[in-house]
Amino acid sequence: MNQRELQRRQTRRTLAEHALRLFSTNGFDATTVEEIAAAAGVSQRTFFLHFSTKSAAAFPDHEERVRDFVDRLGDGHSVGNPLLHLCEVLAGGLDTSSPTRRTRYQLLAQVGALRDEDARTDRDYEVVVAAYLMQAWGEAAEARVRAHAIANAALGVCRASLIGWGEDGIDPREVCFEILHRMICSPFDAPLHSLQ
Amino acid sequence: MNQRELQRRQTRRTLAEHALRLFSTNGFDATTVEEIAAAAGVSQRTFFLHFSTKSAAAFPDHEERVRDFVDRLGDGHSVGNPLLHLCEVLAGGLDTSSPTRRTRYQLLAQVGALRDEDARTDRDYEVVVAAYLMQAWGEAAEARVRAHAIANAALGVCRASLIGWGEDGIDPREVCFEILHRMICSPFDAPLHSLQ
DNA sequence: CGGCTTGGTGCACTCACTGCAGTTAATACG
DNA sequence: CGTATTAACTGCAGTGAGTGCACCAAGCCG
Repeated sequence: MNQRELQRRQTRRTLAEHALRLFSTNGFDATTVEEIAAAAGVSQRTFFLHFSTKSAAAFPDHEERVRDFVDRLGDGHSVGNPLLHLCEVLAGGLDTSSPTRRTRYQLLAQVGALRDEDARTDRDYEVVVAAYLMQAWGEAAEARVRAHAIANAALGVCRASLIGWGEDGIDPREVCFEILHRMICSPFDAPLHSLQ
Repeated sequence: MNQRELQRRQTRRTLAEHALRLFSTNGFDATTVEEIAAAAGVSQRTFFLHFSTKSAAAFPDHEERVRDFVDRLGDGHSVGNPLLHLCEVLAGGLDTSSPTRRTRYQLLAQVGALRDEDARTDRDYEVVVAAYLMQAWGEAAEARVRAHAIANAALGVCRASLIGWGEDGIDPREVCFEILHRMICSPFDAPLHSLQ
């Protein structure tokens, strides 16, 4: 691990921490990027070197999580069904005892701009899941629509469960797994399991 | 109908028309609000009197559509199942031969900011549908999460179908109805039909 | 006609975000 | 070891979305 790389990650982490803190104490709208940067001891320009938008600083490990998701999609450990795997990673893999995570999802439940950001990042998962489904269903336009529809539905369930966690502290795992199973895995069982 | 009200609607319609035209000919990012306003013969400030964001001008009849949706939810004509009703209104009620609509959804499929806007507007439907489901399931936190999860899933299917229409011209109605039925109506049939 | 309402205007402002031309320090290389 | 290169960070000037406010002018209503 480089010293440069180390410094870079440190800066990014510090920015994300101060962003989350300021968002939750002063409110998202009342917090300026300038303030976050100042709190982290860097310039405002540097903030945008690490995060493309103000909202993105609330989800600092998104790219990493998507990468993990993709990596584990193919290996022997994960369930063949990518939708349950999605749920496992998004809701199940969540450390529900982490205060930072909790703060993040409480904010998500309250702030519109962060919901937008969340929906935006979900599209990365959508693309991956849809591509996975299309391995079985083919590349035809109609298959693509169906794959995206299913992926979108699954993400909708996960998203709602996570927001429910932020709002009321409902454990996202149970409800998410149960609904996904009833809604997607059972009705679409055969075509999905035939992928393995 | 007032003359004032008439003038107001006319201005709004003109703004929306020029917005859509400029977005699709010059690109969304390359179009400024200033340009749209100038093309419509009003000031930039007036644009924001009619639309809260630049993206919102691409979906000028959103509020009206949601109002229609809510109005029809309770009456005797609509199916008891609000999710199929959702699909009916969003995808089925779509005039697939209207060039303006087509342009709108082609743009939607291409421009990230418009997808964001679409996801944002979908939240209005989510709230209504979830509230409807909660009439049967109760107000408890867990019921709320389940209701929002189901509503979100249905919206995900509709959204993907509509984007598929924009991208490839696939008729959104068939795929949307079929998936929704298989995914939600059948597995959740009993609790939903007991509402009627 | 005279007061009130309301759609539209002009202006100044904030703030997110970008492009560019640096500086400094870590690193790679001869 | 000294030098060239790379890359994190900075400062600055700019664009453009969106807002608050005071204001006009034209429709509405008694």
